[in-house]
Amino acid sequence: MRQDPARLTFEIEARDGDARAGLIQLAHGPVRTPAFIPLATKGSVRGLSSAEVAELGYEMVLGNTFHLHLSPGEELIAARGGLHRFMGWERPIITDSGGYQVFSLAHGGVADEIKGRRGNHSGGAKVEISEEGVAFQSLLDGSNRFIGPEESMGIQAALGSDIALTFDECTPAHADRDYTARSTERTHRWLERCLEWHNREGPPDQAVFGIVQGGVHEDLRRESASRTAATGIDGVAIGGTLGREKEEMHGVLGFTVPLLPHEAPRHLLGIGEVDDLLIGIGMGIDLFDCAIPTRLARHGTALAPAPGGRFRIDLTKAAYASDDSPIVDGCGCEACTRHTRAYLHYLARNKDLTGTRLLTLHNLTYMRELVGGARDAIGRGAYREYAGSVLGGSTPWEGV
RNA sequence: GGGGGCGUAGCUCAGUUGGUUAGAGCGCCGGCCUGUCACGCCGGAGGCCGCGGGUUCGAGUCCCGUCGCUCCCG
Repeated sequence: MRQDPARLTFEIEARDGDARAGLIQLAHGPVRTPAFIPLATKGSVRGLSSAEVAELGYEMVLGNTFHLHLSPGEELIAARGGLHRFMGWERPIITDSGGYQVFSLAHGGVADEIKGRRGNHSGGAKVEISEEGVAFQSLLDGSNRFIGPEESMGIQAALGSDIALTFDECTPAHADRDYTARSTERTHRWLERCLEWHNREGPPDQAVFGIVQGGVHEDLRRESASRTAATGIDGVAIGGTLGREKEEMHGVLGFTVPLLPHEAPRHLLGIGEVDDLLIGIGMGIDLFDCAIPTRLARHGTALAPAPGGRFRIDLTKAAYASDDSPIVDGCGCEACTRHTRAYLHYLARNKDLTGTRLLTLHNLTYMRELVGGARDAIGRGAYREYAGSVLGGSTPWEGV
């Protein structure tokens, strides 16, 4: 594993147990870790302006190759100076490769599929996965499309992201060991093709993260981790199914994270509930992205300590109709400093866009504080105490 | 005073030639959301079909009466 300073440097500034606090330098600036990365799938963090996301203190957002390719198209964005300029965001951007999204076409609800649950969407769109890549039908206009490793890297190059993710197949929970093994093998061949393309035609200042697959199988994860690391890639991400239940996910992470290179940034794809974040950080994950904080906000749910340890309160519940307290006492966000749960309940019930915005601001503020607190605690050598205090005394990443 | 229309779920309304436990949308209550097909998804409760009589094996549907609302003409 060697990093090219032109595209990425990563310095681990502090360690506390397996947890680390570090600094990633990218083409568009620094990202302090551990970090939560808000999703700007289609080129915006839904509900907020790029300036607002920066004001919240976020240093990187995640854009999506698949969505931006279908609309408005990478050529249009490239012609306007790339994704940063297009969306008015000067800081680093990581782009997901689109593998996960293409995969989701076949199954409808990816989250359900990945956990082995039945999706509640129509699903069943025409998707054919082959050695070359994935042929599918666009949701937007029904046109026939194809994305393979080279196409994905080409799109990400045109978008000009600071970090590109390699094209992978996200293995679902229901897949058996044999399928997962063959899929993971193919993902590795795709990884090689991604790197070949990128070395030849990619932007010199764009870093590339490989994705470790292998499902819930320790030997497959081990093989995948070592093959990914052997490419000398800039960073590694953990993808694929992590099991059906949280406990299983923690177990999979427990044996997967130690397999990852120690000197490179580690990204846990798609995970971002409050407890999962603290557990992941405790295990040594540096980067997280997740739809949950922003999506829950749009669905009327605020992140906050709550009974049951779920860290969310559904403000649409009647119980909050006359609740004059803030979402979180002491939270510095606009929703908490200026408004009551009663008002936010009313806005959420009415699907008012102002309510969506306020809850998005709150949830992203909550995540920033959570992760910022973790980073500070690691620096003090007090991560265990910090996570324990948030999680109500437990430190579930220990001993898994 | 005469004529017409309407009274079905909290609200706005569907209910075919009378035929099984009367439906929808919204609202209400509850569950869900982890590389965003997601300002979304799933589920539940809730109705002497204005009231009273008929006809019929069977009436929200047909007949009579009655009450209420509404429109038109005087």
